[in-house]
Amino acid sequence: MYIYDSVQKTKLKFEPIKAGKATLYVCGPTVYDDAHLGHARSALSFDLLTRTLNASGYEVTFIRNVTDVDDKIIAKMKQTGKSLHEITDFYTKRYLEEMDTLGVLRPTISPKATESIDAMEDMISTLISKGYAYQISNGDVYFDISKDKLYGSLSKKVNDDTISRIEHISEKKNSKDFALWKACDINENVCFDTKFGRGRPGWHIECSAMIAKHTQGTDEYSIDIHGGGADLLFPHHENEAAQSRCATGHALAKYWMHNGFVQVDGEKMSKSLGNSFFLKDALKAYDGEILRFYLTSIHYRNDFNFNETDLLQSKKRLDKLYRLKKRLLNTISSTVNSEFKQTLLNAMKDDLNISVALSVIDEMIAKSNEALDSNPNDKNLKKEIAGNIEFINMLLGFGAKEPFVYFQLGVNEALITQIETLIERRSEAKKQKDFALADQIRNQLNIMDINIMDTANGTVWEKIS
RNA sequence: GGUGCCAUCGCCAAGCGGUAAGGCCGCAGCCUGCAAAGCUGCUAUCCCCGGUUCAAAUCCGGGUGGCACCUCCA
Repeated sequence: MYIYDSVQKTKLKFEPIKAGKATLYVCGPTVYDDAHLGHARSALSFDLLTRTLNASGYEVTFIRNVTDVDDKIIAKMKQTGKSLHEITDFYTKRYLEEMDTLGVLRPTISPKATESIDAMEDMISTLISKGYAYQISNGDVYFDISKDKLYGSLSKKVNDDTISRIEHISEKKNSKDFALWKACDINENVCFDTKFGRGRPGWHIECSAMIAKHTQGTDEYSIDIHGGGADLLFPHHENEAAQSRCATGHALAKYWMHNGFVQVDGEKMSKSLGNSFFLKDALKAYDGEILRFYLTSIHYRNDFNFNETDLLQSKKRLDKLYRLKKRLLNTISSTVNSEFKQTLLNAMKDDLNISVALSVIDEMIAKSNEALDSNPNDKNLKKEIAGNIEFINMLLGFGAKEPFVYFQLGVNEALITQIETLIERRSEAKKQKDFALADQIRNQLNIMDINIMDTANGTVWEKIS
């Protein structure tokens, strides 16, 4: 397994800190609003990583946190009059359901910030006692970046204070010092009691604390891989790394991975621009598997330009897999072809090279179709192809549906009856050699976005696009 | 102002110093009553200019054009 490390900026051989095991921590959502396409892409990127590590024989521990206490949630409370848990429970549930729809495997552990206060308290206390953190007069606790010689080693953003837009608080020792703990304001009821006062966590501390709480680690590293969106490298991951390093005396993660951004129709999607594309809206328009296929079809580190044209183009590629599967009806799968399995897995083991992986699949599809053309009744052949498709599903998370279900997505019962009636009438016409009528009916179906194909087993149909 | 990333066929997209994968679209053929689907074949020298090398899309330098981070963000 090779992984591109976004700190060293090079591809590295993955050598786990503990033989045979892989521990992965990914920054999860702050649950104050619906998930957008960027959340989906991040989750999908690391889903592919988890599946690839699993298929490569590693025992994977995958941790993804839920940030359920935060300024944005507090803002939402004020705005809606709802309680913290009403908001966070609602969006957490929704997030998980949407990720399920995309075929994202659930994490091994998904800790919540509000349930990890004890671990944060421990870590902050340690940082204070070791002299890495200090408390100011209003009760806030800050991390002192000048005490950490390695601060900036992740993002290489140390000496730049020319246009620092970080809020300036006069009592902070350095402008880049960041809040570990925010003292309770009078009006806020989202506070927790700790040794250093009543308050709530700063943004970065939860990840470090959760990792400390849920993982064993070694003398050198806490976990193998830490992942998240490209925007998190600075300041979030830089700060996490600093806290953990100073509190534990060793590095937080051996490898850092960051997925690229999603743009919509060529424009940056962001909270401030107000053009976020919510996953729930995308899922209304497109099936979860089709979205998954599209969003994973481009390498995770590249920027992704989401648009409908490309989505429909990518769907055609998935169609081919299902057309092959359609030829295997009632076939019980046997084992995957070992050469195919190795080639496909090797592509993914090369820093998740999905493009090569998809080309391996395309080649398998073409060869299988060719073989089936000459030996349509070869049971063993069919079993092996079915096994191949099953392996694809396990590794990449698509191809699990029944092909007839897949090709009839978005067609209701009434329409199905209508389509089948038309196809019957056309078959009659064909029997009578009334090709003019048969072609007319086919045209009618085409206008309804229905494609038909005459096969040895009768006429079958597909919904187009 | 600082720090990075990217630029490959009409479109999407691999490539990681050894002579351009794959998909979509298009064209031709096989198959078909005709189609559709499937199969076969065809279609690029890699933004520009220098340099290193026996050899560069791949490395270095300089341009040009996109984008991101430095502020909540995946």
